[in-house]
Amino acid sequence: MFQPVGSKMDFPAMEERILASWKAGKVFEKSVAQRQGATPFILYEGPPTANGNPGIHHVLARVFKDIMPRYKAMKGFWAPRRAGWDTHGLPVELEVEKELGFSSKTQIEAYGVDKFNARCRQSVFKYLKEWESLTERIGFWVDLENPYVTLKNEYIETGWWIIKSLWDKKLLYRGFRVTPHCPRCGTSLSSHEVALGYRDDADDPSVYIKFRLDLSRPGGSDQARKGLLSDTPTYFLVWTTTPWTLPGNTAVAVAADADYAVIELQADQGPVERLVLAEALLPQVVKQERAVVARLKGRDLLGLRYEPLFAPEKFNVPFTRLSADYEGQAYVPRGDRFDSRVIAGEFVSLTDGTGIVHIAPAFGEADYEVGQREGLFFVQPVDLQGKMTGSYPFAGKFVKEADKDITRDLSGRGLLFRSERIVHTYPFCWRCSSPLIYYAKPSWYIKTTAAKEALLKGNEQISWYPEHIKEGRFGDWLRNNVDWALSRERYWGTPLPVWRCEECGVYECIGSREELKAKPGLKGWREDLDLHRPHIDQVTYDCPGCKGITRRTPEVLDCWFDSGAMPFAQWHYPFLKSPVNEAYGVKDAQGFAQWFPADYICEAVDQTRGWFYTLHALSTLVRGENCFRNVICLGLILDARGEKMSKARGNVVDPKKVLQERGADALRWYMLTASPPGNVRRFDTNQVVEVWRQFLLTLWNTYSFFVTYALIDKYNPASVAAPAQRPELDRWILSELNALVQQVTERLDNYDPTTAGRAIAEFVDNLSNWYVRRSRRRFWKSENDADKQAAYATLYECLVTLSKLLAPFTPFVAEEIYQNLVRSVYTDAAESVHLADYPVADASKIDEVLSKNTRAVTTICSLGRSARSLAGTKVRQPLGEACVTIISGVEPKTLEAMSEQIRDELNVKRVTFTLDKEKAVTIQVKPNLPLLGPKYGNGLGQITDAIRKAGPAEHVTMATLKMGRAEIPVSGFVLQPDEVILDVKDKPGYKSAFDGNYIVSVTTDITPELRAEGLAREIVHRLQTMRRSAGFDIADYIVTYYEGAGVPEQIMRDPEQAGYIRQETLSRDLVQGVPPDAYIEKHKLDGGEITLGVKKV
RNA sequence: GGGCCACUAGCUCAGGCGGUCAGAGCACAGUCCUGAUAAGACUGGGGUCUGUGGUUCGAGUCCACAGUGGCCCA
Repeated sequence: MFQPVGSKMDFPAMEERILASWKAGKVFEKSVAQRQGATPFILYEGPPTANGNPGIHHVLARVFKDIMPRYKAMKGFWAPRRAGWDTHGLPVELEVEKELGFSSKTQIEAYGVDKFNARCRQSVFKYLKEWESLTERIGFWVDLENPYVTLKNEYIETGWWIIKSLWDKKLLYRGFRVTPHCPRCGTSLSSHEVALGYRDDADDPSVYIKFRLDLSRPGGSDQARKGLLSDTPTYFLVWTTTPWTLPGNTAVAVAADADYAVIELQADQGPVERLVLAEALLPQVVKQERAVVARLKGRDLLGLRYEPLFAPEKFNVPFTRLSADYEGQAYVPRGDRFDSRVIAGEFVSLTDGTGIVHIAPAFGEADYEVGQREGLFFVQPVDLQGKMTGSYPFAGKFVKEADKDITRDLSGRGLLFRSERIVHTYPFCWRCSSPLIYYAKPSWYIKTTAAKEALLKGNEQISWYPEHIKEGRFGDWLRNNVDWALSRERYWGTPLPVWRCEECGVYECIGSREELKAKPGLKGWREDLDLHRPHIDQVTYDCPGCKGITRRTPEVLDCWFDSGAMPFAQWHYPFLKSPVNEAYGVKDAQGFAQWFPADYICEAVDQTRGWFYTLHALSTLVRGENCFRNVICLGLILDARGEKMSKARGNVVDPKKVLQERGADALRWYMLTASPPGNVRRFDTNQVVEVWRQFLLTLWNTYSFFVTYALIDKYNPASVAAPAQRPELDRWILSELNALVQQVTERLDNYDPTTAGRAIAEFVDNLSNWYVRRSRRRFWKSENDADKQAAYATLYECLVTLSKLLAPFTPFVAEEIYQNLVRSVYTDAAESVHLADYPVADASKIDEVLSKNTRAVTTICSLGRSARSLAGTKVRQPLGEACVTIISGVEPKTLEAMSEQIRDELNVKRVTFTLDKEKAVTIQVKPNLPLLGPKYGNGLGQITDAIRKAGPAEHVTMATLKMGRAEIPVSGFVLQPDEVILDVKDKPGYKSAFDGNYIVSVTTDITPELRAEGLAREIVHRLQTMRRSAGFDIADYIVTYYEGAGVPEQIMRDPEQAGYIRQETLSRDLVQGVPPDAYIEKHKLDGGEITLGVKKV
């Protein structure tokens, strides 16, 4: 039989018990194994980095990850899931650097890459225990015993295989990339780090520079050449805030469609000169008197030459030429003279600057791109420490120092138009506060742009939740795809498997350990070699061509490559020789195919350009197909005040604390149902408490109610046949239950746990606050009749079905209820609710009319209570009649069958239904003068007269129209519903409340019989409270004693009322005279006083 | 600077295709009810549905622009 269940439950403690039972019974393993051979449902777990404590946002993701496979497993799918850990990357290195107090790469090199990487490896698993225990505690079922780990040799080898296959397809190349670079730390910064260091109060130069036009060389349209022809020196006017980049200038850009003015002026007592700039910017740039001598379109200027400010050959700085050809990279032009010219740029702004933009491909991403497209020269006058090179007068100076010298130098040569300062936003290194410089460096790329169409086409097949991500953020990202800069000049990561001959410079890509091993003249190799730096760097071999020594290029891979490679690398594909492959039976292509693609992945929205992208890109490039079908894309979590959670703000919520205090189910339910998953959400522990009280407690109390009475009546669902006939109330809740099953299934199939959960919450509310509330008597009455059996069977079915429906949402409480309600009576039932099948709706039990009528009944009861409250009678005092006036909505006849429920709920003797709106109330409408006045002015009198003179029937008609939000014709005018006010007046002896569909009126006359009954109920109430105070059990039989005078005492003797009192309070007898050993209380009642005593029999 | 998302009561959220949609829960106040309930019922205060224009007979709902916040990218 059932175990007794208290109304109070320590949820966290209960959950710990359940966790232990799952572990002991290997329930997760069984839930997967029992569906072996069924259609797979695959979740890919996006690997978190375990080098920090898991936060509340990780709980969000893990709960959403968990619910779908749990659901699918109960639906009969084979749903294995494997954990994974992301272990490489700059964040890990930074953490270790911080530990060691390092701030630059030279310090790492001096410390030893070997030791450094060993610490990285250690650091990554520092918090692994925390992660595992949190994962288990929240009930996220995933195989933590056999996770994939990105630092394993097998994982790295698959990475190599992928790189090699890209290399073979000519999708890997070495090119330049402009990156934010910290000159002091000597390293690139990731965009994330850059974002940390923006300052909006950076004080920088703002200078206008003149580039002298050189018409001796070709370029420009005929019209331009004609318009610019002059003996007066002519300059392109250019604006910059980084004078130090000017030695790197190799072009200026104009907007092709913009208008440019050629002006003549005399600046600061200098010679007369001509300047070219965008006409739109003329007023804000040139304040002094000037004359416009010509107007030209930007496109006319294209190709014009100008004199370089700092010709590189003059200052011993090499120059190369860029090329759009990826393979070619920059090359040293043979015998080419350095040259710079006017080009077109779509990025040219006409709101600030001069409309002519300084282009230095060495220092700007847009500059570099346009440089490639246009085949511009490339000059790098700055080294990686941020110092000017060459033989400039300012050589050897740090760039920001050089600014002044450069400005002075140009000013001396008459090439400075104006010099100011500007306060603007500029990035600084978040670690050392040095100004960052954007700097072109060699880097390895994956040519994702070559697969752009395929990526977009693949995206069409992916279902995104929320949907807007598909064409919005993700689609845009794909449409604006740029090649993936893959390499990092760092230490702790998957090493790039490219070797290069020191002699002839030939690159070779290695796709596996076997391939490397087979190389001629191999040195530094060991069978058990750790593939990380610096060990792999020791492996060299002889160049097949020139016999030179071939060494690995020093870069490691972007750690996003690791995670994106996960569909393949988790199985050591295509080698499939990792130890876990055996355990999982992934031994061949067929085994692998079971796990590819994923049906479902789920991460926060910041992964659109992260994991979602790298997964999609690698899968498309390697296999030409998608590797995931459905994505739930979660919003970010903010704190209760809407601020970002950060350690610095001290507003980080520790999930462990919430779990300890409120339990996993409460947290899960909150995460799943509180707000749409794609939205930004504010996290507040109070909301978790609210959810727990409102949902979990209600559910628990309903369950506890059932068990309490089932034990009293020894109800055993296994030993009695289900009742053939069930009362309307039962048919109603079963109808709701089946509709719920239908809805939940549909919504979960649609990856929408949130509205599915909300539907369950609504059902539980109905179950507790209508079904159980209305059925209480059926459970505690003493006859064990068919009606009681039906009530037990119905509530049992609801609770059992709920436990299964809830299993994926709140797996703990679902299990607890299931174990007690099902396992304790059906020995052959599934061992766990999570091994059971998900409920299937029985559509034949869904009765929409009944559902609608019950809603009507609840509304009527609500109005009735309101009416009672207006009448000022306590609910315990029975009243004669509730008169329900039906204005619209339902047929009175269909409701009559349910009047019993209303009668009981409102504590009235009689319920009558009527379409006669005038039975209990008089309805009148009144003109809404403040609205009608301004609108009708003089016509108002006519309207008010007409309304006043209207007969009762017409008032009812008008009132009906108003309630139906319809227009009301009044003597030629058409009034809006708001323009009349409803005036419902009670007829004598009635109190009423109404809404648009019903008026509920109760009679207020209390006859002596009613009064006696009311008093009897009052006495019952006092006795019940006394029973509780005396500590009696619900089922204890008692004897009730009384002493006193007046009406209360008469009630005790009234045979009818006494019978009622005995029955309600489980009193064998009502005895006059109170013995001292009874539990005794004195009560004031109806002006008299009565002493009551209770005693257990 | 660009893109995406959000903005409805003090808080968290509902409000398919524009027309009974201005709502729920919590919180607050009062009243009531209670032998399942840490609950529940009724009533009340509290909202120019971020703002401004537009489309429409009619706009939280559609469009444009602006504001604020968040994220992503420069």
